[in-house]
Amino acid sequence: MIRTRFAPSPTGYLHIGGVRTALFNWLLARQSGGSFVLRIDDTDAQRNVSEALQPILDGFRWLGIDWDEGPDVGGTHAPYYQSQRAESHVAAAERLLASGHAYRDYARPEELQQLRQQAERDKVAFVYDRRWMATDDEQARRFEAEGRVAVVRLKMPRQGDCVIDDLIRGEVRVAWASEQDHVIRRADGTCLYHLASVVDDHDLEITHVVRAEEHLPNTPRQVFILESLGYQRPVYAHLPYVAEPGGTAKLSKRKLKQYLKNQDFAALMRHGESIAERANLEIDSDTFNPVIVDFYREIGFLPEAILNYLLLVGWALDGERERFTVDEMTQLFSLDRVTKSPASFDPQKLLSFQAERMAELPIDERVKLVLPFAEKAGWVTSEADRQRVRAVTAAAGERIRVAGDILDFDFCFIADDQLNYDAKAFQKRIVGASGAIELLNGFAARIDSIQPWNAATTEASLKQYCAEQEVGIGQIIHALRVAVTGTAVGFGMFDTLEILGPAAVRTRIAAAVAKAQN
RNA sequence: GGCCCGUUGGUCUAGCGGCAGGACACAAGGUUCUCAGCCUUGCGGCGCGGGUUCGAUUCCCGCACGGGUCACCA
Repeated sequence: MIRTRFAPSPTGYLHIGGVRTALFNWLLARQSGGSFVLRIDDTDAQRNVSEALQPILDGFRWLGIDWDEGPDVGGTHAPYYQSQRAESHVAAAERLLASGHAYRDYARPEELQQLRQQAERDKVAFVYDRRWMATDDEQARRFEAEGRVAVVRLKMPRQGDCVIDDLIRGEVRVAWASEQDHVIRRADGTCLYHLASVVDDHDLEITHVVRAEEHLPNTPRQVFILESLGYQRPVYAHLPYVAEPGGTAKLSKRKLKQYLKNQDFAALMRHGESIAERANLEIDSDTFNPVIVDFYREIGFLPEAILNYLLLVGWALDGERERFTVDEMTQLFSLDRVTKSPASFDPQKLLSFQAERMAELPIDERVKLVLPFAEKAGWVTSEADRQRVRAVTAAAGERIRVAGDILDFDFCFIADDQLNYDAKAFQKRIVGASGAIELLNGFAARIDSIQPWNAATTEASLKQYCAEQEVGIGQIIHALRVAVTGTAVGFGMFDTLEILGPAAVRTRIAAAVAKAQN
């Protein structure tokens, strides 16, 4: 029975790289009928754990990554907050002390600091000579009489190698001598991550530790702890990290500014900001960026698109197939096809997955996704408005890549006198196009005769008008588009006319003609 | 700096000793009332040096480069 876990610290946001790691863990559990556990690594005494945790849980829920055990859902191995398991950590530290795998160390921080600096000056690797190690109670009392307080340190081996069998990297061999006597328990009695992590993984019966490769250098000390405690080793798999756009360094939330120099990343960011602005979203400037999952939810991405994209960051089935539903990825994922090298985050490819998924959604689904954005923009106050949103969504088709893109079609919703004209297009298609104004007026004169008013009838009427005037349809259609939408680009002209209705079309043509003659 | 990991077009990747393939992006053409889309075509890659071999992107060694990590953080 496979049991995997994802163990976030409550930081207030869900990082895209973390999602990838969680996804792989989740897939592994789901495909084998095992369990996926969410454990909260909050040993670093945070103040608002629940507040900082909420965005993470919300993010996973939105993505559809559910957990069998963990916060909110509980489980047979509760509690799932590392801070609430402190007793177990302390007991483990005591056992390590008793078995001689750890020792009480009375060094003062500044003394250690000095030794480290000395080693650096001498250009030798720092190895603590354990000079403040208490070998017995009496010595401990002597140190304590000097006002010293003890931390608990691992008494690491200084001979031989630690061999880690990694499912992704193969055999990794590290000399024990290159390891430090890591502190596992602070002077205040609380325990540190490495101890806590190993003990919790054991207590939660985690079978597969699948995590980012930055943890690989931590593994020997964890192996030492768990073997000293007599635990069985989990299977290890260290994933390559998700790298920054166009680079090879680890993707980090802190380097947003730097990523904005990357064109594709900047384009995604602008895309998001423009949606947020037009939908009057209350965004948290701290988490509204493409490194954080919230960003995608806010602007209307589909969870499946994100999961599919992330699946392919560091994993490939055969190098050909790239599209997977969640069920398919659950069935087909395997750790032995995980890549060894870091993969850089590619905003364009993510968007292309998103666009594809969005395009194949039934219209009802798309309307459901798009509607909240139209509502936030203040466009929807009646059933007629809702129908119009639907009509625009259908007409826009694949132009709506993320749900928030509905906002591109504001010309269908705003009052006629609020229309903004693209100056360049207006100049080129109306002012500067000979005969454009006459043609617009001529078509406007026929509006009343078009009944019923829809895409087919407006098209027939306009074509007939063009034939009578002996002009190509292109002669009028560009001018008409600018006149009624304000821009030179958009979806089909006749869909546009149908949606706007005869009154708006007449008013807008008149306004454009007046403006052009001014 | 020590230790560890990695290196196939701009990006994600396939490749398990025999003509380096796919996807995104990019470019050109076609289609449409514009845009998007779609179709066709194109551009572009095995970090370097040795070795083994008839033959190396593939196996071995070295180097270079990139990255991760070295806390009383997680």
